[in-house]
Parts: sequence; C-alpha cells; structure tokens
Amino acid sequence: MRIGELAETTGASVRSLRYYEQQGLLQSQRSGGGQREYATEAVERVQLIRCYLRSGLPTRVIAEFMPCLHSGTTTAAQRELLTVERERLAAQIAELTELSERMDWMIDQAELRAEPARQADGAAA
Amino acid sequence: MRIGELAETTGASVRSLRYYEQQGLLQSQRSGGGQREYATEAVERVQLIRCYLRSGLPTRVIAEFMPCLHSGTTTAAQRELLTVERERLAAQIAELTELSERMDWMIDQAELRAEPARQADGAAA
DNA sequence: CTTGCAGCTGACACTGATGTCAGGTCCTAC
DNA sequence: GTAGGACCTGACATCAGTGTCAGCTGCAAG
Repeated sequence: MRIGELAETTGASVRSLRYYEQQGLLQSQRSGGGQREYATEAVERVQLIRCYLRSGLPTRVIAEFMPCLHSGTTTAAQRELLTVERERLAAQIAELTELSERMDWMIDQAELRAEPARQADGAAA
Repeated sequence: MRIGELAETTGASVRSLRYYEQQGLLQSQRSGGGQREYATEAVERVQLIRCYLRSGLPTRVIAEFMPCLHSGTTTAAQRELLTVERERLAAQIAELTELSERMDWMIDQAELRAEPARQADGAAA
C-alpha cells in the first residue's frame, strides 16, 4: 500500500506519516523510484502511534519502545520506560476520571441554573 | 495573595498565571500600582484550569465554560459545550484505558522476552 | 510520448502553552 | 530615601505535531 492509501485508511495526513517515519515510529519499504510501500500491518501501527500521541506521549518516547513490537527482545531500559509510561497513563486516567466527574457535577449545576423558574416545577425537567 | 504566592501554591509558573488571565481563564483585582491580587479561591481555580489543560482542552474552550463557575446562570451554548466536552473526555478515558491495557500486555511480553532462557525455568520469574 | 496525479524532499509557517529576557515600576525593609 | 526583590508589559524563543508550498520525480492511462 502506498502512502496516500495508508493516510486515508488511518486518518493520518500524508505529512504526518512521513513525520512518523522520520521520527523512527514507522518503517516502509522503498519501491523502485523511492516511493514508500507499506505492509498492511502499518495500518494498525499507525493507529497505535496516534493513540499514543493523543495520550500525550512525544514521538521520541514512542520511538523508544516501538522496537518491542517487532524485535524479539527488549532491553532493561525499554521495560523500565514501558513501566514508567504505564504509571503515567494510569495517573492520567485517574485524573481524567475525576475531571469527568467534576464535569458531571458542573452539568447538573448548569442545568439547574438554566431556567431558575423550573426548579419550583419539580424534578421532571 | 499576589502572583508569586499563587504560583508557588499551585505549581503553575508566574508566566502561566498571567497567560491564563490573558486568555480569560482567571481574574484578578489590581491593587494600586497595577499588581495582581488574587482571592484564595484562585488556588482551586488554577488547579482546575491545569487539570483541564492536562486533559487536552485548549484555553479557548475552558474559557467558555469557566463563567459557569461563578456566574449564577448558564447559557444553552455553555451547557451544550459542557456536554460535548464531557463526551470527549469519556471517549478519551476509554481510549487511554484501552491503551493502558495494551501497555500491560506489552510489558508482559517485554518481560517474557527479556531473558528467553528463563522461560524454560517456569513461571516464577 | 505526453499528461496528470501521486509521491518525494526540504523549507518555512502555525498553534498553544510555556520559558526567558529586557526595561521599567511597585513595595517593603532599612 | 534608597536598595532589592517582586511585579509589570512586551517581545522573542522553544517544542511538537502538522499544514503548506515549491520544485522535482515516479508511474499509469491514453
């Protein structure tokens, strides 16, 4: 598959795909005149990359443990990094969960404050 | 409280606090010669702002529903925004949770691959 | 062979939150 | 009143990911 198709199926821009490769997150074969050729696994790989990016990991860090996915061995440093990032992720999830609850509360409040007259009507808003 | 103290208690930099104000996230009284004066509630406010920022909300969006917190009323647009962002947050939490699980798996794999010889020893690694 | 779309590289721009510096002002302690 | 630290504004820098443009090349269809 060429870069345009990969971009379309993953939702990443062509620009981003080249950037991921430049940062060592993604590999490609070059076919003949230098055009990138991707295996079908690349789709999943790109989705994973974007997931990590959305989670706040910089490409530099992602690049460090990406090798785990295809090489058979891992170094102590990689395992350490994975563990640290997993912790970070857990903390982030906890924080977002708390924030989500706070937003629920804010939404409740907001609805109460929407039409003050309704409060006397009853709870059937 | 002045800006230095607020910065110290919240962990935000003085620079960031001024930026939050500039973006409409934070208010301050100006005392005499133009120095910012914060009420004690500002501490909580700043923590909330930073929490939202960490969750990926841009200041522009935060600024839109910040008024809910102190004005007594909310507009339909604000409630809509809150709901949309809560959804976004929920989706983000789900995604991070999945990613976290995937990392757990990666860590397991990584440990297995660490010293291949150990695999024959048994599960007590 | 030509046409034209897709791809290539390289460079510059942008956004958003923050750092940092310069030059000036406030305010507290002496 | 003066020294010095905290604060002010404004500007420029940084980082990461991405957009975008220019100029060139690959490749498939006619």
